Amino acid sequence: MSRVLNGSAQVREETRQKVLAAIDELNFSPNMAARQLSGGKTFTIGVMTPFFTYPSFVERLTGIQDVLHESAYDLVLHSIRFPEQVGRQLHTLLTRNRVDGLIVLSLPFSEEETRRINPDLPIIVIDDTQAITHYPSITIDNVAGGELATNYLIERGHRTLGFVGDRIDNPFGFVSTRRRYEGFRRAIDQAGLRLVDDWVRFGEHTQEAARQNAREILSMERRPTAIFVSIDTLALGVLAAIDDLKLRVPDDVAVIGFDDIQAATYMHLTTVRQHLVYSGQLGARWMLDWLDRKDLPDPASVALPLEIVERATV
Amino acid sequence: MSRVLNGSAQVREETRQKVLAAIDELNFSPNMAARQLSGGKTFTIGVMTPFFTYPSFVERLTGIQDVLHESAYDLVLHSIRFPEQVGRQLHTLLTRNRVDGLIVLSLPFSEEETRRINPDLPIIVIDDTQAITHYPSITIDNVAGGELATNYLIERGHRTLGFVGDRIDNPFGFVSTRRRYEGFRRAIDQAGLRLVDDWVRFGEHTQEAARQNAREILSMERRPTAIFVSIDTLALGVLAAIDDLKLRVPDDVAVIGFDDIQAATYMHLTTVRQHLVYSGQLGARWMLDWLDRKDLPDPASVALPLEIVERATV
DNA sequence: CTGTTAGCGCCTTCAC
DNA sequence: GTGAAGGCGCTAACAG
Repeated sequence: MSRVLNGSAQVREETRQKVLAAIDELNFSPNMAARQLSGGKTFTIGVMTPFFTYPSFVERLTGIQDVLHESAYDLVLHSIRFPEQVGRQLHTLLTRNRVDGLIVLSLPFSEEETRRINPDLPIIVIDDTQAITHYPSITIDNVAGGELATNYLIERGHRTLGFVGDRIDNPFGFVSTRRRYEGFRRAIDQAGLRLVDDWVRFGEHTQEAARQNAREILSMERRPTAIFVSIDTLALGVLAAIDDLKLRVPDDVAVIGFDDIQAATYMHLTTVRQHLVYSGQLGARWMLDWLDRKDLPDPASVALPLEIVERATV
Repeated sequence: MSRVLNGSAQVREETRQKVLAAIDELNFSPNMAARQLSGGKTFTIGVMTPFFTYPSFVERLTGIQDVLHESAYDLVLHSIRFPEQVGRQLHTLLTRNRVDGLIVLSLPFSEEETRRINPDLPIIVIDDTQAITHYPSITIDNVAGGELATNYLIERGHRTLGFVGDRIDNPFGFVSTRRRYEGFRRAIDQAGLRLVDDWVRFGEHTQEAARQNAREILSMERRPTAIFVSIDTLALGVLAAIDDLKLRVPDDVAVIGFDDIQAATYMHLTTVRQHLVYSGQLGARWMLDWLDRKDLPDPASVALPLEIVERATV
């Protein structure tokens, strides 16, 4: 019976049919728990992600789901609402033997402790917030991305540049804005331009906060001709601010975002594309390979390419 | 050992401590698969939801996660990207004995077939798209909500009303816009107003489509003084359109949305609130009770209250 | 090829 | 109160 279900050993076609018929008749379906017990696998992959209201997490999750959906594995979701939960959740995951593998999204955690608690659990990190040395990771070079965006602005003739982002010292320890801002500064330096502090604002991770910040920047007697917004969601807020002030995009103020979320398309936002959905797909595929071949994916880490998507705001 | 872990039988404190010490020393953690096998439970709850990029699904999911997080149950996600997948996914879920209960979000499915395949699986429906008779469901009265919104507009003196929504004949079989529109028509009738077809538009479920539709409505020689948008996401697009046309909200055009998603707050959108997060929390709590008491929650179905949230767009 | 059997790790029941 | 044994349903290994 086991043999025909799992197609493994050689079974005569005749017997196979007979078994299949019986299965069908009895309306039989295998008990996963038993299969797990004897096989030592749970056919479950855990995903740990921050409270996933932001489009970037949702899109990555979508990618993961895409590929797991085609596989024998289920996706169990562990979304973290408060930073303090990370440790406990991770401990549970590591300890309970309920997942065959774990994908961590954008969340900082201690590699040492993790390995101490459970050195055998396959873990893949997507969008690391810290240097990951012991696990495969899928990243982008945020600093380079910041430079890319800024240089794009500079090449189009902009000399006075503003920056809007979310808080650098956020409780979750996200670092993308920090790094993208670093790229921004670097590009400005290299071009011999001047960094104007008044044109640089960090605020809450909401469109409204970004809108307010942009409004302040653009209401000063001297205002920049272009703004780099470190996250697309916020860029939509900046666009709204420009509208508020009856300015035109991109003639009065150019805007470039970062991430290329779905909404960026509708809003014709020029932005730096990181392939969010793809990052999730890749991570899931790596995990599947790993679980399958019992071996680490190779290469063990990768920085996904970034590219400017030219639309209508620069 | 089992006894101390589950705190069940009476164990002398002394032995208890001894066992605990051993557990700690050996770094022991129970094998869930075995526990499931012998206990006949998976401690897992499945959630089936449409491709969850829309804020409403994400918020409901958040609510579910909130309460499961505090429980012993894991949440396994089955997001459906294409309508055709519903049947197969459901069949798998019903058949594989991998979940103790299932929460279905906004997805139509056959109750008969479901009960035939697995009459014992607890299922709770949140935001039904059809009449649910055999399972507990958490709903809102979309028609009444549409009336509520429209009457609110009428009470504020508006006599010429437009409507923007997403396609009524969408592949997933979502019905909220259809029903809300029905409420809209009903309220207009009751007030003795005239329904102007040119002011009613259905389009893709994107801000951009809504923006375009609103732009067309508002560019006609005679335009309405208020628009009811059946979904907040789309309402944001309508707001953008009004901006495009250099009109003011609410003086030139008033806008009321529906759902009260997070973004509605930032955008000061007046809207009909359905408690999205709460609906998820409630569904999950019902499920937990059901699993716990082996009995259906009571009442078996509920329509959540709706209320106008007055902000700045009417 | 196919029937049989020994675990997988836990919970529960039964003796002591 | 506590040790011992049976069984949950499946897979894998072993005889036929």
